[in-house]
Amino acid sequence: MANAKITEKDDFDLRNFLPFLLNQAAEESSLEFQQVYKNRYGMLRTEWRVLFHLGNYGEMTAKEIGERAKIHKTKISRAVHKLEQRRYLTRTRDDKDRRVERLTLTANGAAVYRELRGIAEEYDAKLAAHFTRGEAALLRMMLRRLAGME
Amino acid sequence: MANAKITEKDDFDLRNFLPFLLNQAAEESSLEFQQVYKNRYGMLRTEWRVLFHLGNYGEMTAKEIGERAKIHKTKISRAVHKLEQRRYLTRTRDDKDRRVERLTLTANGAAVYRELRGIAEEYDAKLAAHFTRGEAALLRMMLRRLAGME
DNA sequence: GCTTGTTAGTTACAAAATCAACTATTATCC
DNA sequence: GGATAATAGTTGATTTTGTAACTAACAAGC
Repeated sequence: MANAKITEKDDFDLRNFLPFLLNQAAEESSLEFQQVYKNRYGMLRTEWRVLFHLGNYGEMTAKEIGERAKIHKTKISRAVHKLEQRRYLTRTRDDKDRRVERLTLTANGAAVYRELRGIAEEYDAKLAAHFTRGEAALLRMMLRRLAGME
Repeated sequence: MANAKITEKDDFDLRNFLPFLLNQAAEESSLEFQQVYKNRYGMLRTEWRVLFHLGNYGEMTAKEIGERAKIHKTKISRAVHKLEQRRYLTRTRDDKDRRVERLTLTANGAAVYRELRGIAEEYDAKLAAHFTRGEAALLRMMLRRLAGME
């Protein structure tokens, strides 16, 4: 492996750079789960995220989901449209404020959510098994802090 | 905030799901740095990654970069093309195996690398400052393990 | 109450990522 | 040594994302 250093003192190591590490870990740890919602349900990442938000937190608006998960409103819009087509969710106009749409899972959508949630739980346990209980708890805490989810 | 639970026993919380947390943290912690290489140098994510690999590890082939950073070869190919156009790197055919191209940064590319590396170091320090030294070291270790970079 | 500004969500167009098929070169195996 | 398979990298077609402009509904100021 080539190893010519660009400058004399170069103690920087990409393999320690947090944004890079976080990306690699996120990528790697999403892959296996992605297979499931992609291959088994033909869903895109944003779609399962919307589904999980509705399943996990109950009725929400597109805007609320976007704020929590930091997803742009156009992505949400498209994901909601697709989930609606597949009869995973329904929209109802808010009568107080007719700009707003309240989103809720259908029985069908809720069933898919429950199935995926089960797989997610197993998968999360498998990832956490790389560490001690304490380490895993600390990891989650640190990630929440980095994500600004405190 | 709506909070109707879908099932009776629903102890799953999206905010603790590692793939989700990792993604959120990765996204959030890339944003600020992304502004720099994007706005100041007009580079895409894959482009700075290729640049950083060459700067950090010296001469490499497209394939090697792809393996290390888990980037698909078509993305690398296009990133290399663009970095070549901007005279940040040069390619030379390997005479032992004429399928292979050895990539190296130009003086110009190395200068840009050094500038970005400095910013990356500062930024990494800022992120790590959320934690104690020990915690930060543990975090990096855990991320490397999750990323399969052990 | 009417102009001006905001907000929720959609749509159109441009940019980028993905996937499959392709060229060129080297390795394998009979 | 010649057919077959594998590898490095590229290209084109399709899908997905990002950006900006848009509609529709509400809010505030006067």
